[in-house]
Amino acid sequence: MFALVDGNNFYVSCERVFRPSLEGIPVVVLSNNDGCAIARSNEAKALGVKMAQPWHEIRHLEESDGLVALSANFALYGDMSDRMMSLAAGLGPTQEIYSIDESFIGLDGVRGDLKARSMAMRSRILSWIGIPCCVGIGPTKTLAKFANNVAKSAERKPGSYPVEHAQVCDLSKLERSQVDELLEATDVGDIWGIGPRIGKQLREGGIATAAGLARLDPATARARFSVMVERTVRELRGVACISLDDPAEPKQQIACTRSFGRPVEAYGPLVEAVSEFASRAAEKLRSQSSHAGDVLVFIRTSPFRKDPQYSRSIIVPLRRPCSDTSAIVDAALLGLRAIYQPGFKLAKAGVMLMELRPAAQEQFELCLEEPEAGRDKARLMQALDSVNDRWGRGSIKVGSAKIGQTPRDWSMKQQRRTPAYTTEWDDMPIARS
DNA sequence: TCTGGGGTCCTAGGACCC
DNA sequence: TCTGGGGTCCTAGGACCC
Repeated sequence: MFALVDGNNFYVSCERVFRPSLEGIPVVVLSNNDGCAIARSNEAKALGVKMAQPWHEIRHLEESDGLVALSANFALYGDMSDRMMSLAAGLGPTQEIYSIDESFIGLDGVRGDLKARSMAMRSRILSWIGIPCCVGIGPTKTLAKFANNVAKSAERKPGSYPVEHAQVCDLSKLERSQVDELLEATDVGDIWGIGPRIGKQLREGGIATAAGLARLDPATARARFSVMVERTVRELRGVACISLDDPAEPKQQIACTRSFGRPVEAYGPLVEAVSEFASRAAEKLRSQSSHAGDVLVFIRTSPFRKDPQYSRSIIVPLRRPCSDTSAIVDAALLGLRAIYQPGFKLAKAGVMLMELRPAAQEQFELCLEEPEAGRDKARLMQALDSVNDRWGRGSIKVGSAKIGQTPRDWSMKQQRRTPAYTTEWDDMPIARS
């Protein structure tokens, strides 16, 4: 049996803890550069604000309906999340933190009334931390997600589901026919794993509800869609196919990407941005004690504009897998140099680290080969991280001579460059568009 | 004018092997 | 005219999640 604990309108709820005056009024939290709404209070949802809706499309609600928009404060949300997760963990023996506001709890071996226990945990999170949350309980992760959706809807939209499921919905207590009724009342697209594409295809095929999906023959689901959909069908029928993830599992990719506040054309600001992204990514890499093998850099124009479009990415292999900021920044800038073309209004750039592996292996090899260099690098990076941890992100950065150069220098270099420039380095990056 | 920032997994098809 | 039948690995792209 699984429980899914999910903070309601999480970012908005975090803000309300520190600004209780926001209670009861429509609030949205905006993404980076205040681009679009990434969290909405119930009142904002009632106004019709959609997830990830651009701010310029909804800003008129500020005047007409008193909508309040806040810039995101991710450091705060991360901290609130940690506290919420540690309380949620008390519900059962195992926990998988699934996102900043959700965790699955394994309930195997938990005795007593699951619903009462969940209610108690819920009110503890509310009174100790100030975050309202909902709990769904079911025999599979997909059904626990579904139950959580029922719990939230029953509370927020009276009439959508029986009111006794509000806040905590425990499917383990229900007859199969009662579960079927709930599934019947649920759009197929609200099921975990069914996105817009497959949802549309299912509806075209006459399957509009979650109950319809549960009735689909698993073999047909696999043949017509994929093993993912087949797995979802089985999970809806109560057969657990997805287990709780090991919490210690390190990430397989680490990304740092941003949209720019305004279009960027010149090379200089790009160098600064990409250096920053690469440094941040390297920090994240070290925090999970991994090394990266490849660095991917991309730049692109805005697909929403009519301007000439440009989108390129490149993978630069590191000579030796590492987590060293200067090596990763250098690789990222090398890649940027290869894909940059003047004359485009770039809207976004990013750095991704790939081919991640545990750090221990390479460190050992490096220490054998170059004991001094290996130790010095590791110490330098440790110092960097601890200073930034204490004094705030970006307090110390790794310098790069290239950052100091003016855009003019760079445009001259661009002009001088011949098509054969890619042969300048031995680790030739692999380009793709 | 203004459109997020992360992640995961699966699949089809090509290259290559014997 | 007729042109094998497997297998593996890699990559790009698609679909999904919050």
